[in-house]
Amino acid sequence: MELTSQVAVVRGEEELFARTAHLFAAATEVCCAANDLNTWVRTRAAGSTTAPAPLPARTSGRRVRKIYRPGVLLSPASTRHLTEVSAAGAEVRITSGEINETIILDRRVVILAGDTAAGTRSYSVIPLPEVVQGVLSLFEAAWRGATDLAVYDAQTAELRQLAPRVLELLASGCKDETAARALGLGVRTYRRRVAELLAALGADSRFQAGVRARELGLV
Amino acid sequence: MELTSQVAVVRGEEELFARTAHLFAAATEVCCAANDLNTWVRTRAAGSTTAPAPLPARTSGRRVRKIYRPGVLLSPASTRHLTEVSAAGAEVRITSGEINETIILDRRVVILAGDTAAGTRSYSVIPLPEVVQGVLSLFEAAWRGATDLAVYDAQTAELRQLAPRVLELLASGCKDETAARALGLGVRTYRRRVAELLAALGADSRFQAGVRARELGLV
DNA sequence: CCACAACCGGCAGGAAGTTGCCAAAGGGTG
DNA sequence: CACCCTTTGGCAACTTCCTGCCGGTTGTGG
Repeated sequence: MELTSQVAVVRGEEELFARTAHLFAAATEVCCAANDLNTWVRTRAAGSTTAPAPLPARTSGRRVRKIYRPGVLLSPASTRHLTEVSAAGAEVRITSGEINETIILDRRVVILAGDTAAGTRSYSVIPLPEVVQGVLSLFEAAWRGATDLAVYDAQTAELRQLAPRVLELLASGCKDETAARALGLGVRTYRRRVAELLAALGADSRFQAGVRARELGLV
Repeated sequence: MELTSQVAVVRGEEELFARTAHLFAAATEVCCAANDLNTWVRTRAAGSTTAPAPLPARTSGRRVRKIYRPGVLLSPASTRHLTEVSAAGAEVRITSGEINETIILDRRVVILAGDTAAGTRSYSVIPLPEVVQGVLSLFEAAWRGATDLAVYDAQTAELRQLAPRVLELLASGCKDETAARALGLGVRTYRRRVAELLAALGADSRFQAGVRARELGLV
């Protein structure tokens, strides 16, 4: 794919990476927005399964900004991963607002994550300056309104500790009163924890929360 | 693994299949119970990606009985697959009761599906006659109380048609009244459909239904 | 020792969801 | 055309959940 005004639509992260690896390799400024760690797996894993590849550390003169939803902090594993990514030099923030999952390379190319069909996700690679500018504005706005990873993490630590048991009880289908007793909490407190989980998952209903929790691998 | 009184615990369907392929190849009677089509993928796919391998068709003197939960019939793809499996000679029934996911080979070996940890599921391979007998009794009881695939499918056809839209609306987090209007239904009728979906998914709460729907790939 | 902050849990009002009941409508059959 | 069956949808009673309020408890700092 040559870098022209054409828009390319590819299916699957393998193909996406095949087409854009050179852009990642050359990029000096990367912005990334994702709902969870499953998005952009290949682009993140390329080059190394443990380092935040393909993006080298900050000392190579590259600026990397990543923004996520609070749900990623409900899992100890993904929290640990993000902490490592941050320690490696990337700037990571958490936003409670909506995110359009996207990557912006050098303020010149935008990659938008689309729908999943038949288990394969589609991506649009767009070098159009107008589109890039618009998406970049949205990213910058989200970035400004987001909270640094470490700060948000401190606030979520206790919820994260309790989250597995609450989610397990929710997934068991039992009523709040039963679940509260199982945890040794009052119903009001249990419902407070549930409300916090729903907020972290960005869910407006319990059904939606169940879907999100499963997607994030929390249940 | 030799066929002795020892119990083997393996992790991952690849390893399970590696250890039991010879048993499957030689088996003349197979009983299989699963919550969805993701369980026993490898054992089902071995030999062919399209035929109900590794189990040859009925004409080879082998009897195959499979029992599933109603949730599998909410997806056109898995319904089509099960119809093909049934047409190929396997007996398929649907039960609204609980299932312990298991395979029984020649009434001599039981394979129990265990928990999933770190994305990998554990399986127990048990040749103990007492255990086999007990699990077989449970299977036979579930089999007797189950409904033939074709009969259950006929009852589920309309719900399956509507299911994607209802599940999409549930996953969007909107209220029942909003969702009902979006579908051109009365709230009572929409709630009737939702109740039927929860029953098909075997869920006692909407959160549980959300998790199950995501697991089944319905949202 | 006291003031203050944070959290818990009981209570309660309101919202949302669950399910039964029943009248109305539509379709099929004789 | 009459009858029967099925489904819909409105209504309502009830359950479950959501969230605010408030008193009590605990911990901390001055």
